[in-house]
Amino acid sequence: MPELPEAESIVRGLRAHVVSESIRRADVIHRDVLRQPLRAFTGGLSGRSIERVKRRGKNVIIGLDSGSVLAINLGMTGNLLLFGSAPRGGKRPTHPTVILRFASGAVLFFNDTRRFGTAEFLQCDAWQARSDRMGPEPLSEGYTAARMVDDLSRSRSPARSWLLDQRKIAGVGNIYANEALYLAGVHPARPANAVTESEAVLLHQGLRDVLNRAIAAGGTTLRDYRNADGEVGGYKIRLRVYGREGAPCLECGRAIERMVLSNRSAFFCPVCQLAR
DNA sequence: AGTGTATCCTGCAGGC
DNA sequence: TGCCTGCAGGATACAC
Repeated sequence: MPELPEAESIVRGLRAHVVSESIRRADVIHRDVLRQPLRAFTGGLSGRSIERVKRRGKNVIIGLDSGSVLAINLGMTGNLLLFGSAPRGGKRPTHPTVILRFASGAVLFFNDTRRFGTAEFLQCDAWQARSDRMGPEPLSEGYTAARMVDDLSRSRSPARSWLLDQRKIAGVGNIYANEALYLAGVHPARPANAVTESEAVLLHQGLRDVLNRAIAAGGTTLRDYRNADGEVGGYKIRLRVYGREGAPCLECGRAIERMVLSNRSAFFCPVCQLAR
């Protein structure tokens, strides 16, 4: 599933092509991705034109001329695929859930195999309220190491769980959470408030580095992520711990271990990442 | 406050 | 080849 870098790559690709497009109609293939009645969704979108495309955390936000937005959470397997005209045959996305048809003839597919993603038409204040409940953007200017130190000190959650909590920090998913903890030398189960200040500085830097590098390369494709043009992510750096259980740590050679925290895998080097 | 569990879905890899 | 199990980039509700 897409995390922040993948959502950012999608946003950049879309922005170049759909701003000022007018939505002729919205077709909903699978209603279970909606969080509101069908007509509130389709009625809100039809006839609107797109003024901007933004990202907030892992969400793609399509700003409309009415001041309202189409908010898309990509879930585990969601992506947005844009075509200049209706695709036929083998080019047609395999798991369309919502299809936006533009006045120009271009077509945008919200494709989502597992349908854990969501699509929502929201008035601007409703979206704002939602956004306000999310934590800071890790790549924003204002997100300093000092802010991260302070926020970490307020929680006893394991550091990996803390990083995944969108209310604490926005856009971090399981891949980059694990990678950043490795770079900081912090064990995933370490309580957030037991992360030292110097470690938090490394975590802040490591997180921003790994996110920036992934964005620069157009995202990471593990299984099914594609950008708006249907291309795989080019993030070629070897993941250092994620998915590497049993493989040697690139620093010390010890086998990478896997543990489960809050029902999700965490990967770490038992030597390089200190539990306390 | 924080955790484990279950749930929503489909697909794929690996073991037999 | 087929069947079965476990696992997957997310998020939420629940009981404890």
